Amino acid sequence: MNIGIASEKSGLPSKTIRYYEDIGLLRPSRTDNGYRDYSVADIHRLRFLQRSRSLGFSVDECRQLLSLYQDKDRESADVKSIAEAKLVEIDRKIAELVGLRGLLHHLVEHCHGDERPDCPIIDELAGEGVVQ
Amino acid sequence: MNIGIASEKSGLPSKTIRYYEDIGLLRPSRTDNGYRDYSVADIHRLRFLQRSRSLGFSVDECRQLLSLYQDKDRESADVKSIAEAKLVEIDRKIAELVGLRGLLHHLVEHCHGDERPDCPIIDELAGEGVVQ
DNA sequence: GGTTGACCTTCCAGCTGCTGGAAGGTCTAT
DNA sequence: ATAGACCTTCCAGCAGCTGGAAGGTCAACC
Repeated sequence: MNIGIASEKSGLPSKTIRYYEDIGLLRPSRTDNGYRDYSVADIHRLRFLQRSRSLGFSVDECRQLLSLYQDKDRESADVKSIAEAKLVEIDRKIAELVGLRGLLHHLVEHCHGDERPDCPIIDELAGEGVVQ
Repeated sequence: MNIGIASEKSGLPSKTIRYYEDIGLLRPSRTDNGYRDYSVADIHRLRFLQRSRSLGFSVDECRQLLSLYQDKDRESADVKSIAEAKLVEIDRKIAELVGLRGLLHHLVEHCHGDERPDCPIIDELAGEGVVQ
């Protein structure tokens, strides 16, 4: 599969896919003419990268996540602990998005026209903790 | 409130806070000695920025979100449509995170040791669409 | 079989969003 | 008044792309 098709299927620009290869996230084979040749498994990896990057994980975190995704030694304690840390982080992100969603929804639906800093409902929604 | 305190309360490095001022996201007042002086409302904006950035929104998207957050003309149709687009995007992000969470959880709990591309459960979890 | 146009290649430059460090001023405390 | 922890600006560099140039490949049509 050429890079253009891989781009379509993964949702990543060709440029980005080549960049991910440069930094060692992915190693597609090459055809005789020198073109990159992506397997279905490569596409899965690319989609995986596309998703995790768009969710605010750094490239290095994505590298970890990807290694979890394809690691055959997933039994080992350290790999498991990385995965668990990532799960906690993902839960935190989900909670923050839900909060942000509520805030935005509330703003659009109920709080038109008033001053922001004086609205206690907004203040509550705005933070996950208390601002002293 | 000095920038160090603002940093603590917002979870953003001082450097980043200054950078956000440089690019016009925030305009704290100054005390007589030239120090930046952050109000409680400023802290709310910073926390808001911290959250939305960490959730994968670009600085420009954060600028939009922030303007929704503090815009007094939130009644206007175009502002509302931006907000609705953001809500859709947030929902998509939440769904993706939930999917990613399920995938990771599944990997850790059930799929130790086998080859990834051949596991149909993983394949299903890995994508939001079908890879042809 | 040559030519067009859409692909692919590498390489290099530039942009975004920070981040670190230097050089120097301010504040608080002993 | 001097130490140490703040703060300031400015400038350089890194991460993660992104665009463009210069050129090779391929499939299709005349």
